[in-house]
Amino acid sequence: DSGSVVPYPSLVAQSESTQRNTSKSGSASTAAMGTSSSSSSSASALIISACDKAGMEGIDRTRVDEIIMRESAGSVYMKQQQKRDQNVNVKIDELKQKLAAKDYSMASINSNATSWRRAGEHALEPIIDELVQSRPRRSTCVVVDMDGFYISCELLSRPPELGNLPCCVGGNMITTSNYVARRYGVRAAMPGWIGDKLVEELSNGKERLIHIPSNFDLYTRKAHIIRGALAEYDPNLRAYSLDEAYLDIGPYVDLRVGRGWSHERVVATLASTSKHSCEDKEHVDEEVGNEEEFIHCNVDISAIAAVVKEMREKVKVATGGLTCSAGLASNFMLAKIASDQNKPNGQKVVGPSHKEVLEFVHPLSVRKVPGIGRVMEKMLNAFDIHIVHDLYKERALVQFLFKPASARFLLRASLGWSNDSLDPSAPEDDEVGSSSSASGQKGISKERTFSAGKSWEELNSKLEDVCRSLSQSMVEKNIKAHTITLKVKLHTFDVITRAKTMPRGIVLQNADQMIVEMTEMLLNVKRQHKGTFSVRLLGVRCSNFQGDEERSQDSGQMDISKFISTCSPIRASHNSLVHSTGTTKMTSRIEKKVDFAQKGAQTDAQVKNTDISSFFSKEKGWNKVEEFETAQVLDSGTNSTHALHSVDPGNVSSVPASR
DNA sequence: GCGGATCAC
DNA sequence: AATGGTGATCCGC
Repeated sequence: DSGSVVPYPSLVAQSESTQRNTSKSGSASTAAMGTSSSSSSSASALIISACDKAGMEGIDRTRVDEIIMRESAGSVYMKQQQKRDQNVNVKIDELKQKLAAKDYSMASINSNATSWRRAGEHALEPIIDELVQSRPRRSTCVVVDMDGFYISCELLSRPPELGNLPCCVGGNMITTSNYVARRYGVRAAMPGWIGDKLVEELSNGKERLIHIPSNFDLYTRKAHIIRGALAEYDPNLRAYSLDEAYLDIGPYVDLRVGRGWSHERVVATLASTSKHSCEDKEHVDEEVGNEEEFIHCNVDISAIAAVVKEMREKVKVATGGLTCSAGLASNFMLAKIASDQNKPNGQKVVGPSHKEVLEFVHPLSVRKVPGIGRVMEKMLNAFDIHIVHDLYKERALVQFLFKPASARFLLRASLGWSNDSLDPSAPEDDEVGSSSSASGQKGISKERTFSAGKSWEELNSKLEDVCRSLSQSMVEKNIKAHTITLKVKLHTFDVITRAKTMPRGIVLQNADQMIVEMTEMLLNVKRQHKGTFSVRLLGVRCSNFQGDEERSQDSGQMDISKFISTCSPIRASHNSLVHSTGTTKMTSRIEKKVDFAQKGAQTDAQVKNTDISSFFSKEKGWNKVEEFETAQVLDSGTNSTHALHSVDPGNVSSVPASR
């Protein structure tokens, strides 16, 4: 009887952290055979675009939601969203049953139904200790995020009065809105006509949303200028997108504040140490002297914040008036969250101590964590986990419920220490052995949406266009691929993908070749599909690049430098492994870069590779916890770092694999 | 390796 | 009446 399972309310309009225990009016499943204990499906957070963006605090969300729902009601798109929402509800119910089974079985063994959580928390202790202990000790990670980038670019060259009116970039689909428009609930990814309705109704007909067509060349030009300004502070910065950059200003701060150098002198020095001109290493060594000395010098955090403020001002000047916001913290997850905190044109500092980190991150809604989207939020909410502190409190439950990767990620998030895939110090995978593929890019794709219901001939014509466009990009980037994927979106918004990996020795780049493959595949999809084959989008993606495997193949000989360039975990744990073995030029260069920049201690690789959740899984059984702990002790006896620091064997051995 | 899902900008 | 494009990762087969 799943009715005995706690009737978690569906999360409707869960605004922010403070709102707890949303006891929804009990409309929840009266019928409900076993499932759907968690569905009321009409207005789920999955469907409504939550007003959790910067500049949208304190707006009349009820009316905004009402208008959006009214405008979308009955549309095919909305039906699709509801279907997705239902699928998530099913997933939630499955998880609840899994939990109920666990509680039941543990109760029969143990008499105390919730004691397995305590044991789980106990098992997590060493892992958490390791995480907390390995965290970076300085707040020098900066995320810079431009304020309403596209629309700000557009408004720059227009009469200033326009800035006081609700504006957006994009016609049918809004890509950015200014802060005036955001107060009406108009936001990115919203269809244009809904934006129009929102402004019209909520301003009582006094205002109209102004649409400005997008001009990507303009944004790209501005983005280059911005990067140029920021690069003075960290030549190795990562431009995550046109309007976002991740940088570590540790080295800059050390020289500028710690040593009192002039800005110009620091810039020149940093530029010569950047990865693009590492040949001057010795010269720089001379100038900088012993790194150890200054790298540990304590620079006051307010001085670091002042540097960030100065940096933002330089961006504003360089771009002719574009403002940005920044977050300053000890890792990039926190910095990213912080960058949103005082938007627009503001910044937020999070101190490096564990206490400060937790005080910052624990009160936040889990949705603030980059990587937790609508679906994950809904699932967590279903278990009464709303803010990051709940995530920590329920860490044992979380480990039990979710798959290894998710569980690890969530645990780290609950500790305010996660930076997966955002870290500029992460290996870039470029230059080293790749003759062809540009950066660490894994795939390249083109897709186009059009009005559904095209004839078969028209469809094939569209497909050819997409293939040719993709081919052209691949030629420009000198990319050749082994795998090609067709994507078809039906008028129902259902998506179908079909992939094919070419026989050995055959690579894809040529348009005609791609057209041959894709047209055949499209025909197969059409034949397989029951019902009307009405298509609204066609896409083609190429992946599995040639060149990626060559780099890996010859690393079988264990050349440490190759090793580092292809395998992130080793480089991440450089202080244990590389120091003892590596002496090649390449190694010392990377060491130099990582150490010099002090990219936040050991990074996450070690913990990333421990499978915590397997010890919570049904298969292994809870009794294994004890074994787990003994294993840890044994491990730390032979090699103190093994349990948490070991490189995932899969990561190494899989290198020369298949192709 | 394949296909579906999720997430971010 | 009407809801994008690009790239990545994870999971279960």
